[in-house]
Amino acid sequence: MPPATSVRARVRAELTDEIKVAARRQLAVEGASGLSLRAVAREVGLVSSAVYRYFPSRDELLTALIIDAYNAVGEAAEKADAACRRNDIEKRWMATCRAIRAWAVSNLQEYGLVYGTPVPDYRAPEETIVPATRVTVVLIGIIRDALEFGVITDQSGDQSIPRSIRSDLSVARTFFGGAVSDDLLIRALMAWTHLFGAISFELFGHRVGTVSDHDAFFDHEMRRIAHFVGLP
Amino acid sequence: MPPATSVRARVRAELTDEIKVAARRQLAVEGASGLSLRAVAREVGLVSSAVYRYFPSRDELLTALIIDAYNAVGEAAEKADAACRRNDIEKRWMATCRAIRAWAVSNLQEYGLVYGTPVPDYRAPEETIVPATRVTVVLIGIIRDALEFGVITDQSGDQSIPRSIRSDLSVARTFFGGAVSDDLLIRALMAWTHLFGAISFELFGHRVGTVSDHDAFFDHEMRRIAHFVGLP
DNA sequence: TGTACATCAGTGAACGCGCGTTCACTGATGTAC
DNA sequence: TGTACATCAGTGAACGCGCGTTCACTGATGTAC
Repeated sequence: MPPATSVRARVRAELTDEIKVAARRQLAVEGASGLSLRAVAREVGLVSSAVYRYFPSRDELLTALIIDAYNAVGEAAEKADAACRRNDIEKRWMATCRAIRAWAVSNLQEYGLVYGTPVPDYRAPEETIVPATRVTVVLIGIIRDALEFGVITDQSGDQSIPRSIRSDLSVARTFFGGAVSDDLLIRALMAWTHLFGAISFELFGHRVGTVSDHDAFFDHEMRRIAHFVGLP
Repeated sequence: MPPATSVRARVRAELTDEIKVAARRQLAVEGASGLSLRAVAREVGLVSSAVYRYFPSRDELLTALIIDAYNAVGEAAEKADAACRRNDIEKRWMATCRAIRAWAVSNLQEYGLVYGTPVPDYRAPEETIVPATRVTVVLIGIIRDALEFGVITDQSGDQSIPRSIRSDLSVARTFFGGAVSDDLLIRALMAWTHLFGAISFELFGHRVGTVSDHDAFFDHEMRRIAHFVGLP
């Protein structure tokens, strides 16, 4: 009886990984549109056609990289959050934001792949949806816990919110998994927006000449965004 | 005596424009990295080498497109702002934000070119800096006027702001052209960040499944950001 | 106003390159009896 | 445990394509006298 994972299967998994590692390295140098199956094959030491045993097309390889990127940033967020005491909401928020940015800074092209300009003529398949939400789940979890621990109160909002927006919020509410006002949901979505807006602005060069201590500025603004949401 | 703009010069200017128009059209279809001199030449009805009489390289053409894009979005912002009564700060803010988003929505790839993932191996030359600031100048102008008209007061801030950030703010303060607290400057930078963060999130597909009435949501959030800054 | 020369736009061929994907093949690994 | 067959990984050649850029050229437009 052959082992549950046969030699062939193990080697295959390893090579699949090697290909992805090479592809990521190439991505970092050339960007998403410069990613070439042939170049990847060369780096791994295969003939170009051999790569097709592992990925049926260039787009499938891109998809794999996108899923990996979402999972990587999601895992970074989850780990940073999990390393904090659960009732230390402030620390959890800052640690998570910082972890996400740190991942983005050290994986610039991968960040650009998922949060930058979409690759033209490439449609992200459904498999990317779940990994894409991991980060959001962490952020929302912190806000939910803040509510649960009574660290913030959810006064149901002096803000007048248009009907069409209110009906949009049902999906976001599902993520919350608890009673929450439209007002707080919107603030949460805005915080999420701002987090990635700030990272993109920095990494895509729009703060050159305006901000030099990016660490400090990011920290400061994420603290303010926390306050904006109602967090301590 | 030949006319100030000779026939040759006029034709040259026209063809230069035609080339840019074709390049923009191609950009919209293929994205920045798919932009090809040969394809542009084909569309204009020139042989590929002829384009070199107008742009010395593909990168120079890209630079021209980038400058045009910054100018287009800057002009859209300026016009929207200028169409409002100067003391109607709230309206000016919303009109400017909407105009920027509207331009982005209808010029997606051009937006991506300047606010998305940087094109790999392409370094934006200095000529792009001035056009890039036009939008910022408009936004800051509104806040400055709000201060001047006494619509907002600039209480110098309960927030504790780290030293390294304070020293960063001198450039932003220059844009302001008047006395302004560090606190208000930071809020302004954050509003600017949020504006483009929101547009990018929408256009790059990160609000799919969360927001469906993008117009309404954008309006609402930009109103809240205005309040965050202290605007009415 | 007319001629001689200089400038410039556009041509067409060529260089050298890389790409994604297909296909018939060899040889090694796994499977069933 | 050994043999016969099926599966699979990797090869190498080929197809058909497009790209940026250079270069010697023709013919038209502009300039100076």
